[in-house]
Parts: sequence; C-alpha cells; structure tokens
Amino acid sequence: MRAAVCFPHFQLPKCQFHTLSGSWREKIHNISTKRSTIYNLQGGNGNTNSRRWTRKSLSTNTEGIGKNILSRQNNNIGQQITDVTTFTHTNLNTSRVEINEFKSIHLEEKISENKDESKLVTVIVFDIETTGFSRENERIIEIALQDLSGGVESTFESLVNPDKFVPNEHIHGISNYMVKQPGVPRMKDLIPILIDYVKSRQKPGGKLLLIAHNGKSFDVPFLINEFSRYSCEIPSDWEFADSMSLAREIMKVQGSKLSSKSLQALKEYYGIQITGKAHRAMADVNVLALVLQRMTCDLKLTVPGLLENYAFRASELSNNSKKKKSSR
DNA sequence: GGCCCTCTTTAGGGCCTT
Repeated sequence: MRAAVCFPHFQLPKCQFHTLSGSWREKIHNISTKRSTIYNLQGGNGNTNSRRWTRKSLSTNTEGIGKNILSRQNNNIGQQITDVTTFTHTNLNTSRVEINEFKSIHLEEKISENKDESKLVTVIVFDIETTGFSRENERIIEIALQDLSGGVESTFESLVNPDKFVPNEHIHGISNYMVKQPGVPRMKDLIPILIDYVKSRQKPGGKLLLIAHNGKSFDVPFLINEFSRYSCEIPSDWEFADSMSLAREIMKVQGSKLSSKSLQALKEYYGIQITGKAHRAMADVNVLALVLQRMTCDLKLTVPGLLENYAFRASELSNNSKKKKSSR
C-alpha cells in the first residue's frame, strides 16, 4: 500500500509560499556568492595521524544558474499567489459563515505551524559516486551535499579513497589516479567530518532532512554500509527522503509527459540546463536541487509535507534489511 | 536491492542508482 500524499487543500498554496519558496528564495539570494567546502588531508606521508584536515572555501560561478532559478521562482510564486486568491474568494462566497470562520482560524494556525516548522528544517540534497552498485562489495568514491537554505559553505564535496580499483571511470570520470592522491581521505576519516558538517547546518532544535534520488534503494543503504564498516552509525536524527517517490507522483499526476523517473529524464522534463558532467556528485546534486524545487511546486508539497509523507530513517532500512535476511 | 506495477499478493519483471 503506497503512502498517499495527503495535503488538505486549504493548506497548499500559502504553506508552499511560506515554506518551500521561502527556502528557495533564500537560496537564490545566496547562490551568487555560494562558497563550497572541499575537504582535503594536508601534510604527512600516508599516516593520517600526522596529517590535519583543512577546509578550502571556493567561490563558485553560479550567476547564470541563479538567474535561471530566479526566473522560474518568480513564475511559481506568482502561481501560488493566484491559487491563494482563488481559495480565499471561494470561501468568502459561501454562506456558511461559521464554518468559514473556523476554517480561517484553522488555516492561519496551520500556516503559522508550517512556517515555523519549515524554518527549523534543514533540507540537504546529496549524492554519492561509487565503484559499482553492490553496497557489500563496492565503495563510495565521491560524496556531495548541498544545503538548500544556501549561504556560506552551503555545499560540501569530497573525493574518497576506496582502497580498491575503480572499474567504472567511464561512468563518472573519476579515475584511480584521482582517488589515490595524497590529499584524498578514506571513508573512515571522512565520516566524522561529514557528521560535523551536517550538524553545522542544523538549526538549534531543528530537524534534518537529507534527500537523494533513489536514495532509499541506493544512497542511504550505501551510506549505512560504509558507516557500519567502520563501526559507525548514521545519526539517529538524520531523516531521509527519496526524490524518486516524488517523481512517481509526478508521473501519475501528469500522465505520460514524464516518461521516466530517472534524474536525467526529470532534468529534461523541466528543461534544466546546467553544464557539468553528469554522474559527478556535485553536478547531480545541483540538478536534483532544481528538480526537487520543480517537483515540490508541481505537487504543492511543503517541507512539513515532505517530512510527514516521505521521510524515513536509516534505522528503518537497517531493520527491514535484517528482517528480510532472517526470513530467508 | 528496493520499489512499483500487473498479466498480482503462494510472483515476476522492469526501473533506477554507479
């Protein structure tokens, strides 16, 4: 049984305006001055204990992308304002005054609740590149994250030394030479840095929502395996969502116009033009960030709605996996 | 491997991720 996307109609336009588009607007505001955080190990001769972590901030030329987002965003906000107006008029024209007064109060409360909740949610889009599909036998060789709130150091990316041969350079362009460079960390060194980075983006008392495309089947289980390989666990307050679930909803809502739920198909469907090699982690993250914006707008989906209807925790996947293994 | 769909649920096949 699929979890239905259920949003009371009266919540949709205003909540979206106050939550998601607010987030995107902030991103747009900051994107032209976006700085990336790239981690590297410095110094030492192969002994990680003698080396130290440094953070390099890089200015990113995203002016064109920013303009692109801004243009689309203005259209979306305009549509949302129209929707709100339509809703309001519809209700004012009914004769059941008492019910409308109740709805009005309820609506304001809901908007306020959603606005407050959204402000406390850090939405991070992420992607990994690996040496292959098997989480048991393959390894992560690149990871990238982007906090959709924007701001300084809103992105994080790093190559990862997998300590094994990289057989699929033709897919992502990441070679053995690249991951074997002295400054490229191994996963066991990167995990605490990654946890610290995500924590640094979390608002006081706020929630974390990490989103990846096909994340439920691929990225999150892969991360779980990599963490457990070094006796670490995904922090229990990390919540995840799989953007492919939204793509399925888009396919159902909008019929055959979206022919596939792949990231590439979504990119083409929304006419997103970003230069950069596909299947590099940050390039895919940039695409997903924009695709996610469009999908949530199309589905009139708020951040609280994302959390309520699509979020899952790593422990749920771990438990499911254990149950299935034990039942075999 | 997980999810979804269907010619289904006591199953099988296709899609998506690198």
